[in-house]
Amino acid sequence: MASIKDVALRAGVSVATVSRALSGNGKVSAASREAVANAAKDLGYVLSYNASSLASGRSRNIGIVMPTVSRWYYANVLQGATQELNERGYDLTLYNTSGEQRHRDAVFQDLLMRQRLDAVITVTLKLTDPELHQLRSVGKPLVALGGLLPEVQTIRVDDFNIASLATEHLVSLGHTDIAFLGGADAFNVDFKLPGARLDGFEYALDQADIAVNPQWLLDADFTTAGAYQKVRSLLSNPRGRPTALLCVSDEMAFGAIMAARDLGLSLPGDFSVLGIDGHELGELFGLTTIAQHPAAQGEAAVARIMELLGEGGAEDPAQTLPVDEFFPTEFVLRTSTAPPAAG
Amino acid sequence: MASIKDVALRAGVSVATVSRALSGNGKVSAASREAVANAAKDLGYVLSYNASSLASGRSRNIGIVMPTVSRWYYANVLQGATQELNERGYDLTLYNTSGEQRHRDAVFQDLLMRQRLDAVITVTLKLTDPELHQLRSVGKPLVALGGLLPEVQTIRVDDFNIASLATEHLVSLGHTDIAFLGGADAFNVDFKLPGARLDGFEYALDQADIAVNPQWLLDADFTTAGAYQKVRSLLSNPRGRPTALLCVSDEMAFGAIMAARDLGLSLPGDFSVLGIDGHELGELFGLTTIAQHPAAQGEAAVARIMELLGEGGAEDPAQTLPVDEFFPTEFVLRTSTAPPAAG
DNA sequence: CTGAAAGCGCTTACAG
DNA sequence: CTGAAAGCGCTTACAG
Repeated sequence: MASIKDVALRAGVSVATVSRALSGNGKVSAASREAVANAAKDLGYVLSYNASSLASGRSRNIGIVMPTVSRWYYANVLQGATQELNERGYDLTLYNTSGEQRHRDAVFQDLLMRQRLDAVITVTLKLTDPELHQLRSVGKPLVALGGLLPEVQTIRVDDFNIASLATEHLVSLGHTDIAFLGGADAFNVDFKLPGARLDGFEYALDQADIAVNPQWLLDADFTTAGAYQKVRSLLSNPRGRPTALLCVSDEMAFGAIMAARDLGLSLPGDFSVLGIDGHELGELFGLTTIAQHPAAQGEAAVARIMELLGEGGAEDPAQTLPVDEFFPTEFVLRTSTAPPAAG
Repeated sequence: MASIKDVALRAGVSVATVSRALSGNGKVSAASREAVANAAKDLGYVLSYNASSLASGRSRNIGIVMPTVSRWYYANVLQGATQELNERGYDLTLYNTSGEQRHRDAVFQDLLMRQRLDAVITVTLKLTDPELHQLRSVGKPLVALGGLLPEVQTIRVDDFNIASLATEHLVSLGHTDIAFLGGADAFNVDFKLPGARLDGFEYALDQADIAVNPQWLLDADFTTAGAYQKVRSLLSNPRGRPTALLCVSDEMAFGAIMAARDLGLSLPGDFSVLGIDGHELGELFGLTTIAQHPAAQGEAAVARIMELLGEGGAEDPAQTLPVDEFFPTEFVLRTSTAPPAAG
């Protein structure tokens, strides 16, 4: 492997000049610049990030920590973040806290701390005080996606508002018998987003003077199959069933739709279903939903990080940047919601 | 940040001893070891990976390159790989080649080459000769998942065999009118796995003396929605339709099932559908499939890498390891396949 | 604009 | 078992 010395030798300049020419920092004459570029090319030179990082303290490497990667939301956040980062010549290092606690501890105590990162993005993780403290102690920029962390830059959707908007939609269609399917924590996704969404649901019903039927407040494990079971039971109750259902995720809404169909209900005539997410399968199911664009959230988190690192061109990031930002969502009307059948 | 010097000072030993005590390399007296451990703990010391890597040449960081992360297969491979890696105290650096060619070039020419990685795993990527050459030139272990690369350690499923087995299943149920839904390259997933699967399909039909109907050889874009459209058209042909369909992915099989249902066909009486993948939604759809356990594949790739790095305890990795391994798959019989309705 | 030199924080022969 | 020292490959004041 050619080192910077080899390049310097070949270009007939010092290593300092090579470093400046290649990095773009500092003044270099056009002639030197070209000689260096040629020499580097001839030798197939690529700089050592380790050496560069050690010397400069910057590593062009961002860490992202999430409780799992295989679920829709996380996979899409990651897709957006990694594209945006690679685009900018940054590496993305992925940490997965799923599984045992020991695992999570290892991530926070060791991996994250080894000073190989310029900044970290946490997704949907509620950090413990020691964890937060630890992260802060390294003094690297930190952005929390999908949940508020004290004194941390946050990007999240407005769960309360989303849920109340969704509920208003159902109310405006004429529904009064409305059920809610929240999510039970399957893994350690720590934020109680279903909580904020439930609040929004109840608020909207209250505003409309509609009583909440506690029997119709369900939760499932965020999976389609889990939702299917719950909704099948809900709809099979001989003492009556709701005419509409708000699910806190599209994947659960799919299960709800399948359950309703399997019971012979016609949708949306007999039963309206509303999701939250903007999952691509929603179109096929005709699912009305509120899209939250997770890939764009991943990109936004990266953009925020770049500003914090001073790559955005902002003067004084700490002053000019909002600390807690609501990421815009989008109401998508399709065919799974309609006025309740007369009678 | 406490450095190794601080620890040495506090423990009353040299930095060399601290390094040896903490890394476990070389002999250290029990007393020194304990003094070091205490000092490190007191100071909250964590070593700098950059410095360590620079000095030792090993970075405890594995790169993984894939064409996208948000699709089922990739997200699950990643889930398995990252868990396994974090478990072993390794970092995982993720590279996404999706999007523009420029993007992909950047990954191979720059990011991957910066010597921050001990090894790399490529998923489903068919590398160009220059890319392969470049990767080889860094002399790091390389494992290809999901597709054979010349002279590279490979882990993949036996696509031909999977497809012929699946086809035999349909044949053994008595089907003779069997369609095939392959996958058109949506993004640059370079291996023509649908090719090998199509071959297996045709082989099995040939063995059973069943003619292939070229009209029933379809492909879609690997999405549920794409498959839905294709299958809807297929089944609406007034001149006759197949009684069974083999889809090269479960997600496409879901679309096929939804299309058949929407046309009023009863499943599996009127129409049998078979998938390949082992997607968790398969259970809800009652989908018969061949499961390929992508998370386990990700773990296997990591395990292979570890052997190549000599962490597995193997004597002579180069000699003892297979170069091309078929990852085991599993036939999962559910309710989407049955004998064709009489007449 | 340029170079010599110190320094980033480790690891590892080497000598004891 | 232990330490002094060289070296990993860069970056960056500093002086010119």
